[in-house]
Amino acid sequence: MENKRDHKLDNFFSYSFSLDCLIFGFQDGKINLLLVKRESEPFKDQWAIPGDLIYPDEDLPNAASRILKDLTSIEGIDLHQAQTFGNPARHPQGRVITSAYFALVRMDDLQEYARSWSDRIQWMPIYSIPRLSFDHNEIAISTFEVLKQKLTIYPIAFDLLPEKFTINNLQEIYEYAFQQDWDKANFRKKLKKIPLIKLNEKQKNVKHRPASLFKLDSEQLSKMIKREDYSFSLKIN
Amino acid sequence: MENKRDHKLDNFFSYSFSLDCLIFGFQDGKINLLLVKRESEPFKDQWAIPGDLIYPDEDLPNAASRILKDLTSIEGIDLHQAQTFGNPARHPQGRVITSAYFALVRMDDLQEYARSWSDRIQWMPIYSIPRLSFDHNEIAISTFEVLKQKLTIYPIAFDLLPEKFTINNLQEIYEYAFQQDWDKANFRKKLKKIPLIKLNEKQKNVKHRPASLFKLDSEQLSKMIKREDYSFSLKIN
DNA sequence: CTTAGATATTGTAAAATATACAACAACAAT
DNA sequence: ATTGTTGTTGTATATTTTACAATATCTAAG
Repeated sequence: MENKRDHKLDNFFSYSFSLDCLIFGFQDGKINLLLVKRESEPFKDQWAIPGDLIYPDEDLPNAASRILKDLTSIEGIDLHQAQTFGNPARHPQGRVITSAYFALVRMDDLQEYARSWSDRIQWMPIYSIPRLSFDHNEIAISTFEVLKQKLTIYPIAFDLLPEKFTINNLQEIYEYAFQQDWDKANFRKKLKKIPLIKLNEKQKNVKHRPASLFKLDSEQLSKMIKREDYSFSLKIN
Repeated sequence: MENKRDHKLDNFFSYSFSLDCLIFGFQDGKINLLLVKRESEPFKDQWAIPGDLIYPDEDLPNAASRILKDLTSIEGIDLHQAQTFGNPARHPQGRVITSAYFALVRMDDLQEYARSWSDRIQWMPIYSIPRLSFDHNEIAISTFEVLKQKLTIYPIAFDLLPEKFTINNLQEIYEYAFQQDWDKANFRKKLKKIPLIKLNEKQKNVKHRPASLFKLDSEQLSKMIKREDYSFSLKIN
């Protein structure tokens, strides 16, 4: 097998490895994907998923963190590997294999940032993504599927929410992700296994009964995960 | 970002992309992984997961199929992408990023093949994998986790079984995968949603009541999947 | 031929979960 | 105070899961 090697490595783009970082945020009932406008060819001035080539001494998770940090200044959050794409035709200038990672961020933390770059970056609801550069539409769809899968198994939806949130905020994430409604009273019961702390604080500026704010009891959650006596599974349907 | 490029591509091993193909088979109540003895350095004569460099004009699924076929002559079965590994130190001779794919095969179909190559290949139960070359232990563990995950959602366990099987065969796959026992009577009920055809045939050469043989109604299953009125979820615990 | 040993298969009651929806609570606006 | 709106709790019912009894069907031993 090994004698079949016939790779052309004479120029940079003949064979390269990149990483795309899909940054998801939640606002106004919608899950959004952060897109950047490309500054160079190919696909100059078109929307794309932020990414970069992997550095020679860099592990994949490091590259993902770096790309996230360079773009948003966010550090120290979980990054999840999704699929890897290697179609020989996916990059017009040569063979670029790319791994998709995704991060779930709190959009509130990025308001100021978003304004300052408003002409080069854009949040787009995941169900309204425009045509993107390269095969980035395929990557977006595939990665969102991975995200949805993880949402049913792990309590990662909290990463999209501010520290203090209402039960309904959480429900909106699931309803938007799965394009499906749940009964409010019953959705609440699905959360019984997740350690939530009910705060002595309420939602403000709403013109109806304000909802209680909760926060995730992360310590308790880690303990439960460590003990393996935890299993969240959100049954869809 | 793009001006930070400083990749050394002067020799083949400075930056390369490979694919490892994890072939799982089921026999005697155990899920096995197919290992090959390396024929060249590094790790010459040590066990490894079969893999190869990706060809320049080859998509990832193609490379996975090729590796599977070269090794086993098996064609036309599903291949599943698992995780991609890119630690800069994972290959002693240079930077090799690798994607793991896995396939579920019928070991019966490979008996003859396995004998003819018996000194260079080996089936090892997934819970008894010896020390492997490179970071292949990590890859094996990670990929088996992906497999387990898929086992809870998709009816892929059938790919490991001969066309005709008993309910107990199926149960053994799950029990070995999750290292956990199920009540036989109840396990049977979990399968209600899967379209199985009960054959007029029974298990032979057993010294007790022989079990009925079943086969998967693949046509019906595809229809159900197409209609999206299908959801298999095997609750662990 | 009969019986013991083993596992297969079906059935069923009890327990646990999920669902539908009623009832009430707490706020803003009028 | 009243209405509108959504939050929250409670509860009866339906559904699913679990535990386990009962019976079936084979081999092997006597």
